[in-house]
Amino acid sequence: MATMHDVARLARVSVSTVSYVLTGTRPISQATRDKVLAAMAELDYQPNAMARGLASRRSRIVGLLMPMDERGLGATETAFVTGAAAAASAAGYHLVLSPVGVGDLDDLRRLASQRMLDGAVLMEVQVEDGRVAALQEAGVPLVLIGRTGDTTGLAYVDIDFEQTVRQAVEHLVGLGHRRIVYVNHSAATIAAGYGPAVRTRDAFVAAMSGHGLEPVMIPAEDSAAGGRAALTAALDQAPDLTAVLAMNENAIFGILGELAVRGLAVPHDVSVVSMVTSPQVAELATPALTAMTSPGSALGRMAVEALLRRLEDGGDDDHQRLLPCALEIRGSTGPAPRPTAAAGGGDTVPTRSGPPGT
Amino acid sequence: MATMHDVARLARVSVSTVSYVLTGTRPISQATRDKVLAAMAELDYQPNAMARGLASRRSRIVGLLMPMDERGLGATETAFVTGAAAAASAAGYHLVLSPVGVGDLDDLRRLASQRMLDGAVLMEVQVEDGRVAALQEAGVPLVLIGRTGDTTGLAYVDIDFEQTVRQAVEHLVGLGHRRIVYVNHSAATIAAGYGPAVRTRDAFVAAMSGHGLEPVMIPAEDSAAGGRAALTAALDQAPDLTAVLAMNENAIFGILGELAVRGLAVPHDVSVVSMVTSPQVAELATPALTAMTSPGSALGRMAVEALLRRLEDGGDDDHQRLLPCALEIRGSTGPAPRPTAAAGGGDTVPTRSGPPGT
DNA sequence: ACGGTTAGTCGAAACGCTTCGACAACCCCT
DNA sequence: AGGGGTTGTCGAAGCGTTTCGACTAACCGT
Repeated sequence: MATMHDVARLARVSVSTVSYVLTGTRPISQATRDKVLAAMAELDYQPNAMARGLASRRSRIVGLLMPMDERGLGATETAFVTGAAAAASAAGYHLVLSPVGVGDLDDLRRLASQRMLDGAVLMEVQVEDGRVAALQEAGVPLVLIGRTGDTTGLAYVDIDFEQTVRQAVEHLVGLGHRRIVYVNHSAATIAAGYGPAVRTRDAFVAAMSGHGLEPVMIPAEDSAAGGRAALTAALDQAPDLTAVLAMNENAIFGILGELAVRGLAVPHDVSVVSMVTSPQVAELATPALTAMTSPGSALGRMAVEALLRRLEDGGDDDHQRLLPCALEIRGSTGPAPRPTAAAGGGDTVPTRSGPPGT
Repeated sequence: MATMHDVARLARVSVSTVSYVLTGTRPISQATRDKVLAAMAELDYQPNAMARGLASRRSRIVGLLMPMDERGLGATETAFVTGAAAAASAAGYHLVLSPVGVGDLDDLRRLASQRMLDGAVLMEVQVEDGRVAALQEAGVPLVLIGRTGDTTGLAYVDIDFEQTVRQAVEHLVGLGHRRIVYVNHSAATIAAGYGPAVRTRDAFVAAMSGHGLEPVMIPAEDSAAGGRAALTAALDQAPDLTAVLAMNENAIFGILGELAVRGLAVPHDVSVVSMVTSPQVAELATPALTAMTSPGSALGRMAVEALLRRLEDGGDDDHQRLLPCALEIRGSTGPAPRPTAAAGGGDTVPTRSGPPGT
């Protein structure tokens, strides 16, 4: 493994000159630069990351901290990662993904104090997230994907849930739906203050009220069974529902299954919109789901770019940016089954059309 | 940020003594050790990772290299990651996930030559995988999850596809199924030599032949549409099929959708087994899928443990280990619809029972 | 013709740790 | 009593960079 000394010797210059060629911190004549670059090429020189990090006190590593639960990473999260990795790599940084859960704060603290990370991007931020404080105490610059409750002085990028929900509701209302049920994450998740769950809830209430409609909301466990239960509850509470808006990517398959069991055809009897869903998942269903596609890769890129800007400029540029999901219409939404004669809502299950199936 | 010097001064010992307390490379008296530990606690000392890495020429970082395509990480891959991370963390190593695709070999080479990784675990190994050579040239010890074509001198852990397929086939045959179709990954993937696709194909042929049955195999694109097309092709080729064995986690939802469209009930008319599938995904379907659950977290743990053993002992312990998937019976398999009167296979579509729907 | 910049280069001192050689002190055999 | 091990500690020499201060030479305006 060639070192800088070897390069310097071969190029007949001093070590510091080689360093200046590499870092560009001081002017170097073209002739010298060429000699040095030639020597580096000949020796297949690669700077030693540890030595560089020690001397410069900057590792050129940024961490992407994502809690990994057993559910796995959806395509949405993966898009974050690839977007972030691309941005980091383009800037000459390494992006390391660290599966630190919200639980192992000590692990995180250790990681941070070891000066191995120049900065960090946090995924899956909770409204009360100990990781934020831990990193701030350790002096690690950070950018969130998502938001904590109090965002003052914090840099973040997040999905614009408000606009996303509004757009989804408008799509359904535009198709004539008046009785729309929102299937959120579980009650526990909402109570825990999980940002997307809380914010979409509020946004749904606002959007429905804006249309003069009553917001019906049902929580659901993150599973197919949870989805089935939620749909049952939804039909209890609003037997005349014609559309379901679901935040819960796991529950949605249960919802679809239960609809099929009850002989309700999608989208003929009930329209379904899936929120913050990747095209890949949307296509798994039959018919493919109309969904609000999350701007995953853009979010990842923006987060890393904001972080690097703050690292290089040292500026406390409080970057706060929201991106809405894009409405992608597929086969699961259609016109409301019948003109909403009485918006008050009937108390009997209306006659449904057609045979079961799909 | 306290350094070792500070600790040494406070404890009234030399710097090297502090180091020995930390690394245990030389005996230290209990009294001294206590003094040093007390000083470390008081100063909230954390060793500087860069300095340690530079001096010891070992970063205590192992990389988990996983190509991240847009499909995202399934629960199976996520289990690899969590298993690996847990094992690394238990041994005092950091696991960094690097989303290096098979494409950016130069990126990988750079990463490797920068001496930032003590070793690497490769996921999603191709039969011809340039990353293996790149890492070997850079002198980075590695362990594969999956296998290349030629595994001599390579350490790996992998799924025992042979046994997994055999067990799945036995389950179906035990239920009376004789006409079983295997839906593999796409033809292109198989042609590219993707290990799981190739190995399951061979294993399926062997298992079916072992039972005196004809192996019918259909490739499918990794999407719901691919699954639908595959089922259509399967019914063309084997109209009397009573069971589908699917390797393709994405296609399986298309298969189920198409079965429903055709009015074939699962498991009444057709049994479905999903291979190398996580419980989470299996539960998404209605009915939940009987599946061969991959030993993801165990594989990840074993891979890291093998890697660390090789790092610490320096031993060229050619760790090669296979783990089968576990059969988990859920609702998608049942007895074959009718006794296989003539195993030769009919040439007309037999009458199917019952109404459509789940 | 002369001080004042600026461009280009060098040597040496960090950076915070590990590790090697040395050495004192002690213990155990014979 | 003297040699051979251990045990426990220290000082110093790296590890491969970056970065600071210093120096030379060329160039500027006056």
